[in-house]
Amino acid sequence: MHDLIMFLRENGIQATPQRLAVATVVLGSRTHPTADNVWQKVRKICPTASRATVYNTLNLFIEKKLVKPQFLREGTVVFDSLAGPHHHFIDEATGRIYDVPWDAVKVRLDESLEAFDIHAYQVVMRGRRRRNAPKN
Amino acid sequence: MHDLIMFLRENGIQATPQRLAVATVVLGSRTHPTADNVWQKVRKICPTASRATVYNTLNLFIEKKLVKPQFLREGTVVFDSLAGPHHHFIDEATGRIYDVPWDAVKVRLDESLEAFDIHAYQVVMRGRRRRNAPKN
DNA sequence: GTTCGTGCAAACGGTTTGCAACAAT
DNA sequence: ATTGTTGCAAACCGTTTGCACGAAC
Repeated sequence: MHDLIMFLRENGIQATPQRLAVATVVLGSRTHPTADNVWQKVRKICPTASRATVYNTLNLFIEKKLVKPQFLREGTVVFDSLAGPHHHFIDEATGRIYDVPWDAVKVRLDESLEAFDIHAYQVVMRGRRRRNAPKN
Repeated sequence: MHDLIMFLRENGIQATPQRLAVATVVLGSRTHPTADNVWQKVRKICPTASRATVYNTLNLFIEKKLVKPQFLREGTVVFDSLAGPHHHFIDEATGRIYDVPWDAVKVRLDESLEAFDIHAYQVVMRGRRRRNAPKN
């Protein structure tokens, strides 16, 4: 898409087929893919893309704040397609990670926390998703 | 200590010099050491302890619920000496992780979360610790 | 023609595993 | 004798890096 090229350019990123593929996969995804997940999908769109380029591109996107890395799992980083702050729920049975809307959790920080200058926070929940649960 | 041996035995763990060293280091620590941090300290107490044994022992302790692994950082797990639930604050400048008492943060979960059967949650905060901050 | 992006393979760092020696029961 | 524990080295897996080629300005 031409507007995707524009979008990248606006963020100081020169568009290339590989980067467009990574952007398509990672920006248009409600999931929380690992770098390798991204690579698997990217190769289908752009078979020449190497693992190194995918990693480099993801790091570039992090630097340019197009995606946010999350440390929610052992051993690997997952990428957040980033549309405003939100919380996370991790299904302990499947390992799947769900976004939880910001307003679904109310957090009140005690005064005792004045020792910390808190720039950001998130609630990380673990458990099991109920069987007949609605979308997301 | 004899009571430490007892404690391990109560948890179905056969005491050995290596395991006692790991227990001493990891259970009696307010910090959040990585496996390698633990190894460094353990070798001073028990020079024969190998890296593999420290890793194996830590995994054993996780399995027996004596410590809890936390995924708060890229690339490495840190271990929580585990005395009841609490939250975490990560100093973005130093990387240091601080325990935040459970009551210092009040969390109210919305009804919309009924889709999830939440077993546990924690708040992860990031920012900078203030210079003249009190203990912990 | 200099800069930037890429692919490949090698290197890297944290962690696990196979195996042979060794206690402990 | 069987079972469990250890040390070592090698394997492993996710990620980064060095380098030479190629495309873009």
